[in-house]
Amino acid sequence: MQNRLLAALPPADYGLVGPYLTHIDLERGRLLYDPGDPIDTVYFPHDGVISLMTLMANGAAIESATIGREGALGLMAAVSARPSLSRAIVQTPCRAARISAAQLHEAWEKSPAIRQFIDNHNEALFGHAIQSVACNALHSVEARFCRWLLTCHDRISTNTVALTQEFLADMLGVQRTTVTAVARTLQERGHIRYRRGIVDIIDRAGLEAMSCECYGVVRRTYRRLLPATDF
Amino acid sequence: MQNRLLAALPPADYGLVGPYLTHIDLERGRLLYDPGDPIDTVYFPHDGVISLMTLMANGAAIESATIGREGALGLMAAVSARPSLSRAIVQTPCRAARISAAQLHEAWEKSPAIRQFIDNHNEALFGHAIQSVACNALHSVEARFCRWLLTCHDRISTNTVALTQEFLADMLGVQRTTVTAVARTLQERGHIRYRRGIVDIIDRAGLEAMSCECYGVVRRTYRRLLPATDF
DNA sequence: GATTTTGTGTCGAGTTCTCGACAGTCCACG
DNA sequence: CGTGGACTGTCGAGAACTCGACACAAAATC
Repeated sequence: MQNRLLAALPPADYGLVGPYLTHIDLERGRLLYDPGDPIDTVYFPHDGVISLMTLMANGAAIESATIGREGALGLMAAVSARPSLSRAIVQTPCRAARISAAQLHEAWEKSPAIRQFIDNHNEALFGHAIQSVACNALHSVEARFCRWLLTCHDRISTNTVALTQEFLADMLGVQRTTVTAVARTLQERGHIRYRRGIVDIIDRAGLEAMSCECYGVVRRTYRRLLPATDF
Repeated sequence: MQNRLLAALPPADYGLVGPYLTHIDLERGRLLYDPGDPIDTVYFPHDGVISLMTLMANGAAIESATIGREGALGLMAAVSARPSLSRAIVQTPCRAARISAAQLHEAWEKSPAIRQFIDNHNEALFGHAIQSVACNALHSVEARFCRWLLTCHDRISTNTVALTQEFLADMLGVQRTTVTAVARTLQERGHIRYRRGIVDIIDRAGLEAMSCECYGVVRRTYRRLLPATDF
């Protein structure tokens, strides 16, 4: 069990959800939710990254939060049924456990420990979002690019991220040409290496130095609220 | 009782909180919470606007969500005690009801209706935040300025907002000179009139036309999740 | 192996916003 | 009533990013 939320559950509480969990492999690009879709399934990633994206009328979709093994997708629906507010899309291939929202809701009713971690997770996700509000208003594309890479790197087990610049441009809400320019300077400085659809993270410390404070702020929020977080 | 959340409570549920509510007048600029402060009091505004602001290390503080009579400040703390993630500051003079977080937590334990509206409110606030993430990344200062005025106007009873351009520049995370330029074009077009520390809203429809879709998206989210919302 | 599709490199004009500076103006307070 | 402090107007250089265009290269498909 690598999902940190599930791993941290006391055995008695885990017993309320464990029997209903099924495992699934999620391929890159898979669409899990769109705005308005009923949240009927909750996903607990073991590795990999799922992105929450806010959709605009013109089709632009930009990332508002990130979910990995420290959390889960759709947890709000464990409290009460509701439609999704955002698009959820698989960023890097994911192994995950899933459970129906209805089943998880039953466990939520029975277990204070489960209520507690769901509440804490929602708070952490909110913290992530409000930090991104400020970040997008104040910080350069370069700093946000670095922040994004680090956030992703924390949640995967390799130093290689498979994504195109075009896709990353969408996530950050900027032009593709801007991403190309930033990627090149990062490569020239030896922090990353990239080729068609692949980014290798070479120098994490370098990226941290160039990223904005938001990376650290969000990480500390997760650590405080979800102590099992292992990054 | 003008706060929409409180007004919509069935009498039996209101009975759990009503006796513990005290009324307070909040003056403009009053600081209610800073990041890390324990949330010991929950505020239910009857009118006026309270802003949630994300603080950065360099002192910049930019708005991540807005609270008025449709909602409440500190509601997350009714579920379980926690520190504030953001700064909460009184934007326009407010009359409000307040209750201790501990007392509200007791009502939360007893009343499903209260749990429900708190949950819905937290979801709406999250929706507000993720929309702002996208808005700050994608939309012009002009559109965000209009969105901000409309959001504020919904929550006050007059057409006059007391705020300086300097302050608004902080809220939007831009330079004061940029705000001055935008304010002037809006005034030239006859949508607002302003003078030292005062903005009069003259033509709401004009502002709506110049604002981004985010205004409407957030408003619809509130209406859907908190049916008593009256704007 | 040839062809199509998809991703990247680059260029340049144009816009938006920053950042610092300074002058002018209103208001509160002594 | 006068002064100091806070708010607004304006300017200009420069940085960051947009937007469209096109050439090239790698991968996928046939």
